[in-house]
Amino acid sequence: MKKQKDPFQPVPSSFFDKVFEVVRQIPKGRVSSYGAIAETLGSAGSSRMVGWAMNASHLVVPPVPAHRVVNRNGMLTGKHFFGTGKEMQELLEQEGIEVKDDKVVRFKELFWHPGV
DNA sequence: TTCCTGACTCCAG
DNA sequence: CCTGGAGCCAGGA
Repeated sequence: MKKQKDPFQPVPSSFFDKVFEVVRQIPKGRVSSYGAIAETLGSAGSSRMVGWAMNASHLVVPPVPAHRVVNRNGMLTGKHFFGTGKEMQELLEQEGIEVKDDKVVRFKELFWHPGV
């Protein structure tokens, strides 16, 4: 018997859904880091998986605010994946987040820890 | 099944 | 100061 996905089973499709769920909880005007998210998911150290999940974030609904996710330095490592490359920065600035040199200003203050 | 890749992070030089 | 290598886990070919 091959394993079959039951449409009635609300089981999380994959690791990705968990990531999306956490990222969507990031309040507007705040940012988070891949490592913090990975840690919240219980897979601390798999920060790469978080970023990888973000690569597919634009394919899921509701849309995931991936622009609020940066690396532990507050650097916009994934900005290149936002179309032209400065869309991510503009999105952050629209939320009142100041970005300079591809880094979030006052990242430490704007940092939002998942799970709170 | 195996092999490769990746929007990260840490440690060493 | 900056650069390189290793570890990490999940998914696609």
